[in-house]
Amino acid sequence: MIDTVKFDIRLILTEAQIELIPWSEIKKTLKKGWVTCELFDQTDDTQPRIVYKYKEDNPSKAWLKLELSAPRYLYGSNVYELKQADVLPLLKGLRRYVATKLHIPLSQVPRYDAWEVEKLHICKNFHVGLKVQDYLNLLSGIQKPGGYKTVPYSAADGSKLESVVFQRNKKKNRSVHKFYDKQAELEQKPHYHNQSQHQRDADGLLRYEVELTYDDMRKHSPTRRAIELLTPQTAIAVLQSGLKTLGLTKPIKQASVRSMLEAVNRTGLNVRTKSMLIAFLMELHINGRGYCKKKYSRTTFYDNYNKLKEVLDMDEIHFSDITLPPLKVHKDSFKNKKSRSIGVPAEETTAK
DNA sequence: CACTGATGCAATATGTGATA
DNA sequence: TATCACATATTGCATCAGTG
Repeated sequence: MIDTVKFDIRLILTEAQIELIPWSEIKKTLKKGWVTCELFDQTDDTQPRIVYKYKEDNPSKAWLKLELSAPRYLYGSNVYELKQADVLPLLKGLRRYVATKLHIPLSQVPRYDAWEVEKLHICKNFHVGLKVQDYLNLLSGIQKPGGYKTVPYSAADGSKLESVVFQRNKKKNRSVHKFYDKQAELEQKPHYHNQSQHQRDADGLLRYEVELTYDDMRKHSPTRRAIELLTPQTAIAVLQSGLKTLGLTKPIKQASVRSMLEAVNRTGLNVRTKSMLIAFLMELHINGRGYCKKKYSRTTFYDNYNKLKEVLDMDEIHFSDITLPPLKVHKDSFKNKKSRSIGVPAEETTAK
């Protein structure tokens, strides 16, 4: 559900308190007189990182940031997904964590209802078994609408795809949707405590991760409250709409050209219409979407494209040699306390 | 008759630049 | 940093004239 999260906490320390805290690192910006104090554990990146920033000549101008990977902190690895039932205890625990680490009374730390969220990564693990590569292959050929670039990353030896990233990197409006082979990612990080256990649990996991923009967050909570954003509702809405724009929520059942062709011919449309759709389908397959948009008039393109979507029952038209189940987020995901990580694909849940 | 292509309208998302 | 106004792009929908 949630991986990385960064909280903005309105906490002001006295100068005496600042003195007493064993900061890991203190940096000063010479120009404007800002002091940045950081507190983290270099040997253990499952621990949250605290950053306190204040103005040197006016220590009441200050803010505190708390950043962590929730599942790594709670479960030791983000192979496992944060569950709804763990959210409030986590927030309470973090409040105590801050008080303890900073050696201040708990009452001085604002309650978590007042915390704002500055950074939020929502994620979902799909258990797709041996088909991780097939999904990544399919994804690497998809264009996400809205000015996203598709960037595939291959393993060092060049053999297999490890991740596909859809990113929009314009100024303030940075937005990233990332898919990757969870197991391959873990292999690159050698120093985990329970490395082999996590590795086994990551087998066959396709991970989907969305980095929210400020605007995304504000859509779900105008003031970016932690308690409103760290919920399954928000997570599921974000994941579903992301998957939908990529066209992955419907079964990718007839993605092969042959089966698409058969599907068109099975319809009750007249021969001429079928021929038209098939011609369009072939050009889409061979020359791509951009080519078709240019070749046909605006109206004709969308008429044909939408007709095909309807006939094939797909969100977007994708081509793949093998049959892939849809990626869907069940509305009860993240609820169950016990089962840890794995979402079940291939089943219709919220259509209608 | 079935389709193409041109046009206009509207809703939506995104990009930009100025501003407090 | 956040916000507002304004421009621009995308998409869907309706209409209409033309074509083989």
